[in-house]
Amino acid sequence: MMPAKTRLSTEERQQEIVHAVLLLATANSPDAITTQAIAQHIGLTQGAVFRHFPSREAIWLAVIDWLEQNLGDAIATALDTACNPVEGLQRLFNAHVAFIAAHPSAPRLVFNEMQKPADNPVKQRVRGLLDRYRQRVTALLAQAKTLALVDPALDETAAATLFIGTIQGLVMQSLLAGDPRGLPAAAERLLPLYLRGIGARPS
Amino acid sequence: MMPAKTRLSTEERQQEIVHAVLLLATANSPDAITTQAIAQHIGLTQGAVFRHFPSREAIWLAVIDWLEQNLGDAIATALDTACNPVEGLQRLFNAHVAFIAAHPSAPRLVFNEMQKPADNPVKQRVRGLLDRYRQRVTALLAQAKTLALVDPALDETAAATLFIGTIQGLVMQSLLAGDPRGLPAAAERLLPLYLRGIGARPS
DNA sequence: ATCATTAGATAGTAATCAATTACTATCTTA
DNA sequence: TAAGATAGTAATTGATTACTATCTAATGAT
Repeated sequence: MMPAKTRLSTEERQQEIVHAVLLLATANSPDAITTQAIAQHIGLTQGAVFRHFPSREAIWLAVIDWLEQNLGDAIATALDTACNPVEGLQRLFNAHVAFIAAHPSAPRLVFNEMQKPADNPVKQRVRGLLDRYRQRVTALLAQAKTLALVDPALDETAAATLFIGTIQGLVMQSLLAGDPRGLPAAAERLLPLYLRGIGARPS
Repeated sequence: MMPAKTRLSTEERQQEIVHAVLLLATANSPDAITTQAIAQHIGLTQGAVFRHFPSREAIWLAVIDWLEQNLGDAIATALDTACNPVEGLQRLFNAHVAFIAAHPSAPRLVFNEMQKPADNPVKQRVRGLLDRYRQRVTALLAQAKTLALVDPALDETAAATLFIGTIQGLVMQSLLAGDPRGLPAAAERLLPLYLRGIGARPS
């Protein structure tokens, strides 16, 4: 797994550092992840980390970038294969849950940044990510409404909040269980409840 | 507000400390709340805090105790006035949201503790709190099912998860807005979606 | 009034953190 | 092959953390 003892380029080390954070965040609170722990995990000295990132904060911005990129990709491919908005919502839901199951630290990193004083650059980035996500869901719901696939009187803003909350409820349950492996199974049981909640026509 | 420069009893100082944590947690990540900040907030020196609590962890256990006590009271009075399980769920929902609006740091403290290595005593306490809450909701849903007030084929475990997730979605929205004041209004829009999701008979 | 109790102040400790320094080893390329 | 660029080390910095030892003085019971 870790044969490389040679010098690596800054780009490669940056990747390693980001992945180390994602991994370490599965066992530690994000704020408790030290540059020392990161360095140790990839086999460097603590000071060497700062050869590749100017500050600890820059590392976290890179981690959020990674999240936005990879979750965004997963979402995009999920939506591409859908032939109607409601099916898109279902695929989005499953893609999101699968992403969290594959990267359990992702929601932890997001939520952890959300509950901080406003002028944090990392938090601003996370807020933007969530905002775009919510708008995407809201747009899907609006489309579904115009196509009469859901309750014509649907409050799509509230429905988007519920969509995110449904996923968060799943995350909380996996935190309670201390194990994210049951997540996809639990998701299958939650989705029909959500769909009925928005008045989706049973297919 | 409190010009008292006199000495206070340990019991009073413990109360002050717990309330200081609850207040400070509205602006800071819980782990970032130092004993120095607590002391400063109640007008003591940092060392004096340890006259009233043996350790920082003991402070947090006291905070969780406060949460369990006060949220439990709010829940109990909400359920007492309900005349059927579904109405109980609605009152529970509103009581919970009102509690969070009044104490915005509460969900933050809970969620923050949930994402830590397992052998943390504070986390164990929080886990117990959430477990009892979930069971309470599940029991309400089961009652509603036997009374035919909801979908007779309802998956009440999943419905309990969705119940918690719905509230969490609201919390997340208030974090996005950076302001918990819109919470009760948003809650009113979410509850009907949830009730339809569990197949509650419209009253 | 007296005096034991104890809340609080003062002034520390050791540990840990992100970040920086001076320097070395390795790679690239002209 | 020499020279510049860059990845890495070792050691250290100053700030901050939870926690503690020692002293002072307010409180309350007698």
